Amino acid sequence: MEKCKADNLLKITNTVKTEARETILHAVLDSAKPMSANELHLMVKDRGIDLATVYRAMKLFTEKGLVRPVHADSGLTFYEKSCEHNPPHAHFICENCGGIECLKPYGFDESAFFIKLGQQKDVTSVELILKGRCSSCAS
Amino acid sequence: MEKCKADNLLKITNTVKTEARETILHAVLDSAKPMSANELHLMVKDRGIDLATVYRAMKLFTEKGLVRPVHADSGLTFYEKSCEHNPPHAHFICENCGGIECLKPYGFDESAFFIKLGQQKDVTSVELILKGRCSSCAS
DNA sequence: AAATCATTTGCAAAAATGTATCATTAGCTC
DNA sequence: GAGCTAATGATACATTTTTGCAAATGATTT
Repeated sequence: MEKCKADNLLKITNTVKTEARETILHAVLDSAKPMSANELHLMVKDRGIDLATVYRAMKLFTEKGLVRPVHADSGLTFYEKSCEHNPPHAHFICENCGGIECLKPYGFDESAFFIKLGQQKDVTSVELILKGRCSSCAS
Repeated sequence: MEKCKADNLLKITNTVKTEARETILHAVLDSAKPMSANELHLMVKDRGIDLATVYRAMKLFTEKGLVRPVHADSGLTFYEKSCEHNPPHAHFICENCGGIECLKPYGFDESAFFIKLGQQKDVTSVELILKGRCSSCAS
């Protein structure tokens, strides 16, 4: 648990620690659902952090394996924490409001499925996205 | 087979038939791999068809179920024909060149998998995208 | 066929998202 | 703390997609 603190993650991934990166990573770690660059920016701009810095941090964190990008239909990219407590999984994106949710395994062994696909030669990542209408928009 | 002609598809989906739509749909049907709006435009612009019209056609055809959009990391959207001869399947996108390939089933029953996911309540479509390095870029 | 009327199209401008540039600042090493 | 490298904010830019609008097209009625 302690290992998943922003401070520590930057250290163990050999990433130069700056105030902006620590703040941004903290925002990602705290969020229960994937966040867009814009949403993250809203959470940190009161500390003088620019949107460009958020994008740069997402790019860096993705390379370091600290976050995973999730690409929505809309062209928007969401980012979620990537760690032992948050392994790859499917996502649900609402066609109506654009909202994103993480899906829990359902029926079959999803985790094994992701691992199996990922083990194919030349495959570096797998994205499984379901679309439809979220519970809020359905009513 | 005859049923998959552009002319017929527009008729059976109750879509107003225009020269532009017929030309664009033809281009999609003829292509073996998913095409971007830009790629499609390159194929039809010598007939005076605008890029905006390609986008409008893709939106319409998607609603009518004639094409399926595939969303790449890059933010680019590709479109492929959607019919009985081309059911949902996984895609591979090269991180290096951005090229896209359709994947054939491998090992497990992919088709059943897509159907199962799609049958969940409120799910209208499923996208499975694998990323890595294509054979051309690997060498 | 000609007239009518909604739909579609081309064109151009604008959104939306993400990237590059560059002067300035912050973080690290000595 | 001086000095160097890397990161940041601000801005401009690039790319993909959408929108507004006048003109053209397609369907329908006469």
